[in-house]
Amino acid sequence: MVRRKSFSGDYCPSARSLDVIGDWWSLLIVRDAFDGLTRFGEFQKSLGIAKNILSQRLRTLVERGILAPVAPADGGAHQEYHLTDKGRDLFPVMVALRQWGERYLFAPGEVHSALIDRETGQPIRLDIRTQDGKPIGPERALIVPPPEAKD
Amino acid sequence: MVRRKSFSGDYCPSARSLDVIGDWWSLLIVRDAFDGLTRFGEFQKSLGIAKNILSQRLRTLVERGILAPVAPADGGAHQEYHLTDKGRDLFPVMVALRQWGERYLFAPGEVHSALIDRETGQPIRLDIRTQDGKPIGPERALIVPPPEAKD
DNA sequence: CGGTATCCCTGAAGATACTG
DNA sequence: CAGTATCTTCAGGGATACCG
Repeated sequence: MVRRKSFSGDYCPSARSLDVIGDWWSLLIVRDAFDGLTRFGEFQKSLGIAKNILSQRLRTLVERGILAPVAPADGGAHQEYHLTDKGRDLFPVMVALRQWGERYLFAPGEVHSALIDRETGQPIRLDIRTQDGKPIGPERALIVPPPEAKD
Repeated sequence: MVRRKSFSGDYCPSARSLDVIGDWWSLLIVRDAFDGLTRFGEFQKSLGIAKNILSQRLRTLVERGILAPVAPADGGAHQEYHLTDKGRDLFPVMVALRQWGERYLFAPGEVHSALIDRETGQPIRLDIRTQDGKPIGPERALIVPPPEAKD
């Protein structure tokens, strides 16, 4: 988990992302934030995480600009944690993980939570396309290294 | 990182996914597999991972049906590891991670590897839509718990 | 080259107690 | 309720040596 000095993935955006949000708890906290949770106690109750760990995770998520500490609207004393734009842009990651999990990690008929469009009630899906809108699969994808480095 | 007995995320597909592929090395191996790497030594060289760890990771990826061990086409003695359909379906996860990393984890002008359509050379993007094809943002998304459980 | 077998060590996570 | 401070434990991972 700890990033070593340097390796061939330094210029790979996926690797960097994993370095930043590639740990279990952080993504789960983000998931809960998408679900509308904002307070320390809410996260703790939802995740069953130790308080010191939660505290530390929240701090690094704030440091990394994924969550922002905000004062509650009702003027209360407690702290709230809201997703920033950067955090909200993790939405596709969450959807992709969810979609894969739904497909492969549940037995037929086994229940699971669902992600829907709150306006239409329809399930939310995601797909990959080229810029002109054509759907595309992994077989057509190619990772090209940057000019003066190898990926 | 280790999954505890039970918690509120049991019925959340995202949480299950993270439980299966939520560790740093596994996703990086999968990324390399998308990049066309198949052999033990290739992964090791690319990742700089210790051999015993790589061995163990490959084994669990095989156990989980993400990679499959196959004999090389040239009849050679070495083992190869290929993505299964299940593994290939992690493509959106990789693309989502990559896209987020490109956007937030690189300084302006800093080089990084790119993911392109090998047929057209165009960048590959991903987006989220409802089933009738309308693009949609996180603000419209809603996680609904399964009937008899809370997410 | 493609692993397996050991040993060791660090750091991430839990439990618990305490504070404002 | 929202944390901080300690202490301890334990498993993930590195290094190294060895094997077919």
